[in-house]
Amino acid sequence: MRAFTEYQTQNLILQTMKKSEATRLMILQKAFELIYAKGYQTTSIDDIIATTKVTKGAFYYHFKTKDEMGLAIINELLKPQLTAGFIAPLQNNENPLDAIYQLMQHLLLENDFLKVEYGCPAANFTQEMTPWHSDFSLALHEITQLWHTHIIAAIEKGQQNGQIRPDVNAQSVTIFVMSSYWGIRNFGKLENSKTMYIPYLKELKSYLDSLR
Amino acid sequence: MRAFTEYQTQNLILQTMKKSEATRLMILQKAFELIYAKGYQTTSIDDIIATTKVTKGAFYYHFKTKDEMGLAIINELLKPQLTAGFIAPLQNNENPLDAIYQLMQHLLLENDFLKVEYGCPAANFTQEMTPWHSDFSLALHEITQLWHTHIIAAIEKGQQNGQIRPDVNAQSVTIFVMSSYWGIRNFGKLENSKTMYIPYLKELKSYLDSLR
DNA sequence: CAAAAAACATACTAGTTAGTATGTTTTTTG
DNA sequence: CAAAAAACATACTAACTAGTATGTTTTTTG
Repeated sequence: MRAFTEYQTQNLILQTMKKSEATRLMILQKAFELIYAKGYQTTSIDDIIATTKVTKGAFYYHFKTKDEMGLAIINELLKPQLTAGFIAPLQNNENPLDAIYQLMQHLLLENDFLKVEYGCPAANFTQEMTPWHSDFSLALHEITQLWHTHIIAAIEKGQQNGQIRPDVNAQSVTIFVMSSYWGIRNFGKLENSKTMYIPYLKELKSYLDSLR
Repeated sequence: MRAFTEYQTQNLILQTMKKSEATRLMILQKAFELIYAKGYQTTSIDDIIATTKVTKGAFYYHFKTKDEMGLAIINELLKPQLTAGFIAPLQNNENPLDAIYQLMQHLLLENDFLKVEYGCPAANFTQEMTPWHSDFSLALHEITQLWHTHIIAAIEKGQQNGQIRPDVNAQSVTIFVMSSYWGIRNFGKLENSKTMYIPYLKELKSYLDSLR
């Protein structure tokens, strides 16, 4: 009987935590969608509570300020997405150059977390927040570094395996590749079309082949 | 006597037009600096009239709305800057690949219209405005196209001169180069440092050399 | 099951925003 | 030089903003 009560209590805590956590996560996800689509400044708390259908009290119970929510989006949504969608694919492939190309192709043409018309979430945040909010800079810098580190590692591994020329500078290549990715997403956003992605990928392939 | 009066009158008109035009231009320039530094949304009309020291009445005499001013910044400031700083340098150089490299180097390291911590003005506008303002998209698309067209032309000319391999796809290269430029500016903005520009330029050079 | 804490709900506020109404001054014109 | 138009100035407003004060309901705990 006592064991049952304990179990029951535990269960209740779990369920409660789950429900509260679920609300929090739901707010983060819907808020992200709004911000990804419209921008951070132009997405108001009222917008968020309208689409999430939580009240202002509930929102401010979960997040002290709007910026705290913004940071939570970066740390709790974008970071995991980066790990799963941008880094993991680099690891299980024989040839890092192929892996990089396939990753880019997937990110640009197939990934349905990312929308062409909205650009790159991290780049959007960078553009909008960096000038006046150092906490955001820091968080964004962190996830950027993370990607950076893993691309470099992949290239260096390729050099050790003799798949990439030894005179290639892994860091330069990484920065060049990352830049081109950010840029093409900006392009896609401006044109609101994936048209540019095709020639971009074509040239990326040529470039990567030149490193073999 | 009559001739003198006519001259005097003409002169007054000229001076007046000049003064009015000067005010308008001054507003545009100061507003651009603010927006370039802080973003469009976070720059209020009150900010602008405070730094320009024109009154609200004067501001709204020159611009019907804030967005009209934003478009004027793109069309009357960014567009000429693009022509002078991004396109003209491509034309007076023997080798287009050298011209492209030198242009990028100049834009990233020497141009003092552009600041590393603020990124690329056109990219900033694109990120912030494109989702919800088609007039801005159009204006930005126009200046992007302009740069695009001239880079392609330079590369094709290089191919005719035998300076660039004939199997190179001029459009793909252009998109790749433009993307990398936008991306590296985003990088610089995030890191608030030109550090990344050096390896970027190094790799850009390698890449461009591979097209010879 | 009572007390307490967690989770949510409602009504408000103080500040900011773009834009306007209504002036005055300066310049132009016949 | 008088009338009119251009250029600027001041005071306001209505809508929106993030955030708060003060609840109520739901859940947890001893």
